[in-house]
Amino acid sequence: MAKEITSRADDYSEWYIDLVRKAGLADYSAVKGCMVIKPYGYAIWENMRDQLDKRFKETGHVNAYFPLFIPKSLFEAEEKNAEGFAKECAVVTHYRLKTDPNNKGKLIVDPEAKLEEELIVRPTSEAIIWNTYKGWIQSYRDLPILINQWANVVRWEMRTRLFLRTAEFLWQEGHTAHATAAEAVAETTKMLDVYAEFVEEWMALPVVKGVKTANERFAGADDTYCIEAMMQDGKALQAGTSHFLGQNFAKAFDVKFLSKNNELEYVWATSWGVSTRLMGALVMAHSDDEGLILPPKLAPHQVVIIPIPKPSEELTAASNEIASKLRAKGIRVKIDDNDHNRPGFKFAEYEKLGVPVRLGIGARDLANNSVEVARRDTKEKKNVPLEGLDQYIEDLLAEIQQNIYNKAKEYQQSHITEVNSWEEFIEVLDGKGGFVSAHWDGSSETEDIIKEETKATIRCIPLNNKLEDGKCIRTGNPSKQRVLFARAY
RNA sequence: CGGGGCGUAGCGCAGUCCGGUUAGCGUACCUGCUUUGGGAGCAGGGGGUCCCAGGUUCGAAUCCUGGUGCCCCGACCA
Repeated sequence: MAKEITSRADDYSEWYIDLVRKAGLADYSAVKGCMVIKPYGYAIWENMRDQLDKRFKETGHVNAYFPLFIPKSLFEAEEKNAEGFAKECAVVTHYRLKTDPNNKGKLIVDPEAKLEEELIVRPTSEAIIWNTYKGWIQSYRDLPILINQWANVVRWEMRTRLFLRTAEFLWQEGHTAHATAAEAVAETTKMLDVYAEFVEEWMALPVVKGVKTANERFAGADDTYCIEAMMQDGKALQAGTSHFLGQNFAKAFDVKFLSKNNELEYVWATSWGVSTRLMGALVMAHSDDEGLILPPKLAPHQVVIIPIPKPSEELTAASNEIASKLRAKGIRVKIDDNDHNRPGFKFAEYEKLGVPVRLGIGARDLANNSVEVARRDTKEKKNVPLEGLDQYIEDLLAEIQQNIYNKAKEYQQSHITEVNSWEEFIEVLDGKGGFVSAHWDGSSETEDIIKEETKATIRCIPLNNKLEDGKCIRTGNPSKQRVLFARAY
């Protein structure tokens, strides 16, 4: 049978698209730039969402929901934010259609149903939320406000890629209000840590925590913190951001509170978000030419049981027994008792879907009181006794999770390269790729030049970066520390 | 917004240059038989507004004109 997935070596970009589509994660839709997230992909997203949501609740946040539409006058209130997003906003101008009098059966926009004020489809919700917070905050006793919302947003991108950049995407956005700058900054970094922990522990994806330069900062933020991940092709992917918004939105929306000292002060703000883009990161970080490799913690099915050569009463009974023992340990198990496809087909199929562990059970195994255990990450197969199988699988899942992480970590570590000359800089960027750690003189102009010449951007200034005198890689001007450059998604 | 590609069965495609039986192939699907520890084989079968509109012609998937949709690359961008 013809190979259905393009290999990474042949075309990394095609490989990614093939995986997303053929593993049933998502598909193109009739709407340009928008995708359909299919059940299998959505199941993974739900696992991410549930875990993140749990962590948000544990850190004192509550969920709420704000409108999809933002009146233009509100949207433009925070100037920098508005400017930053202006070029990619979908705008609602009318509220009614009518039958085309010249073409029965077709609809046209009713010119008489023009809105007094246009509505912006949210590209992010700071505006509508801070307009709302204004009414909720009078005194320091009303603070902090720690709210998150799960929502869709729209950014009219010129060029889109499944999960990585789509016109509409799902995300969560936390929006918090605080009495002091210090408290807001603490919130910003706390949530960055929540993201980093989640991505590392659940997605098995190592990240670098850092701060964005002025060029890469969120429009309307004083500081943008981020976690940067590295994909298998050596390109960087921003996996999450957490913004210290200062008093910018409080000032724009006139949100003040009366402090303990009976003084009127502007509120301090943060916002933070991760999106379905994480799905793209998950795929690109771990998978291979045979299909997805999912970390067990996020896999919709952690174990699949396949009767060999085909389902029978006896094999189904044995499978059910194994499954119930595994389920008792909280393991997500699927029994594939479809009697149409043969085992070989199923093996390939579940490898494509990235199911971490496959159990093959046939007459031979029953006779030996064992099963064949195959792990997706290493393709290793071995026979394991039924006795104690549940514990074995539980341990194996943990081991796989760790192994996937280790592999990604090793790749990341070996692809952070310190360079000290412009020639080296170019050589590493064009050669092995990954993060290039280099001195930079701190100016936006230099950053722009480097981007122009190499397409590499400063991904971040790592947190707790060690200070070290040096010379800017491009200009030779003095520099106090190295920053991480990379070509990015 | 520039450059390119594609639109023909559920999916993937050939056929289009050079108009002509009943539009074809792979796969998937249905039926039967055989098979069954890594993507089964054989036989039979069902499935099509050939993206849309108009034009040329005895005759259009194919030629002409206009439209439209999606994808890829680039610019742009969390």
